[in-house]
Amino acid sequence: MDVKKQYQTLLRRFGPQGWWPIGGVYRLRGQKTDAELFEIMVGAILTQNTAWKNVEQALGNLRAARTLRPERIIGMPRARLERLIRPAGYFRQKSKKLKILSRWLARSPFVRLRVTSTDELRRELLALWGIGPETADSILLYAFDRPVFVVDAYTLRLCRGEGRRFKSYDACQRFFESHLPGDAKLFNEYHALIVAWGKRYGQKRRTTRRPK
DNA sequence: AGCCAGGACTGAG
DNA sequence: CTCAGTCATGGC
Repeated sequence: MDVKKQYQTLLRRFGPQGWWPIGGVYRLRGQKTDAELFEIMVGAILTQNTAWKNVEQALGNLRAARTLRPERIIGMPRARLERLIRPAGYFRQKSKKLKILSRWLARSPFVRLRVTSTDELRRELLALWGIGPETADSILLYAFDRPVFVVDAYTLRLCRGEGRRFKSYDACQRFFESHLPGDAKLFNEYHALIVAWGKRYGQKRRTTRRPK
């Protein structure tokens, strides 16, 4: 398939998707502040297998409590953190993940992360408990504006449709990255468009539902 | 009234 | 390495 043409087709069909909103507002260009970077990372974790609508509520709670900062997350009792992020589901796992992320950031200042190579940054993110390939790549792309193609279940489904050559995350990612210019803005919109497409037509789950 | 969402981890085969 | 089970709330 011609991924460039597919992108244009998706863009015509669904229009710009407006990922990733910061404070409820989509900000595509402009230098991101430390606070904005952190909000995107927190959102990336909270949205794991969770509708963005629910994540907005959790982020709103954290923001209202003025606790959307690594130091505050670290110093907060687990019960309180869990209560704030409850709308996003999986609150026990995610509270643990947020604390681990925050501790890592506390000893890795943003000024260092901004100039760390993409490969090294990806390794460090993946080393954290609770951050897998998709979350790591989402952070690299949507927070740090690195040209990394984010693969999700819908993307894998697209890849499998192509002669089942790309069954793994990495293979699927390499396919897209090798057929597109390394443009973070392009990857940003492309991934969001694939999700939009998947919601409409893609069965994410194989739903091997058998009639009883 | 069920499904399932902008996944990752664990344990078993 | 593949695969099922687990985690949890809220929208449609």
